[in-house]
Amino acid sequence: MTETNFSRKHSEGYQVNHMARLFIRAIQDRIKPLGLSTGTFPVMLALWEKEGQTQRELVQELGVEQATMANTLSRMERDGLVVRRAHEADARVQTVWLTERARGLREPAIRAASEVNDLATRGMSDQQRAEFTTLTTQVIANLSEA
Amino acid sequence: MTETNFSRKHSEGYQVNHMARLFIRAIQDRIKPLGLSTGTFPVMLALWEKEGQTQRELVQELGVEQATMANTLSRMERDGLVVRRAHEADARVQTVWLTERARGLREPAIRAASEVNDLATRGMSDQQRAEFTTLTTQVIANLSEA
DNA sequence: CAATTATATATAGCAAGCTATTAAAATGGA
DNA sequence: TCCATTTTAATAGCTTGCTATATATAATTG
Repeated sequence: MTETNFSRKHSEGYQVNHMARLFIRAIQDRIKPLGLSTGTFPVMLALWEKEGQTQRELVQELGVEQATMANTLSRMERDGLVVRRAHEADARVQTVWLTERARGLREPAIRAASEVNDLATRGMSDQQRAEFTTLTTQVIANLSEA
Repeated sequence: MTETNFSRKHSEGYQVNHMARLFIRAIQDRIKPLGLSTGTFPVMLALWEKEGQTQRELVQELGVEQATMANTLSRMERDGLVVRRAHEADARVQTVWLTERARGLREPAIRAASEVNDLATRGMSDQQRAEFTTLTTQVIANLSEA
């Protein structure tokens, strides 16, 4: 009887949700002084990797909905992190570029994120940490295909 | 150099956030027909366990902020899932009770959540599934004390 | 017992996620 | 070529999370 035994504490969905909220709080604390947030950080990572991507490319890469990305980019533009430039060949498309200031945030932001990752996995062996990533990757794959 | 090697795909924080969004989508799909949502579900679980809890007790049990709980309870009251009754001894306190309809949702809601948990852990051995819970619990503990 | 402090809840306002809809531009077929 | 379809992005409106602040009631203390 999975149903009658069900408990919050042993439900993967509940645990993951709780864990994600704790991650968000910890990262937020550390990147807020840089003018970044948990919504903008993944976009920054994608753009530090490759600037000039289109909104559609960012959506596919980060796995959020198109409307979420549009809103996030608007806030980022408002806050001076990115600029949107018209695509030269397709008037529907906007390409996204970092501002000079945003380019400079890479090192401290990544340092902050690494710090949180280390804190989160404190007390784990390298093997356990690798196992956590492996299992997480599998859950993502399982839920993505459904 | 953790910093220069940093990649989204191998950052625990990023992975966990992504995984949590996928869980939310999967559970939402299945409990929406019941009139439930991912914000209300944990509250329902707590109340199915024990009715008449105060807002403060629910806050402590579920680990969300007080303001978040207040808003969630307001929506639940609006949607006919709970009623708030004055505490008999302390006029500051409201106790929270399920409606008849809400009591009847327990079985189908838990079935839906179990289904998502099974889907998420598909392809894992019992041992791996237990390991996932263990590691997740440790991350929650690590981030909670900080 | 009055005044301060502590506790419980509510409200304001923002971020970041979602679905659904709209608008504009590009593409493709008759 | 022109009309219908597809693609890209923006907007509206909702939930769920947060911080900061306000308000009301209890509790404590001088």
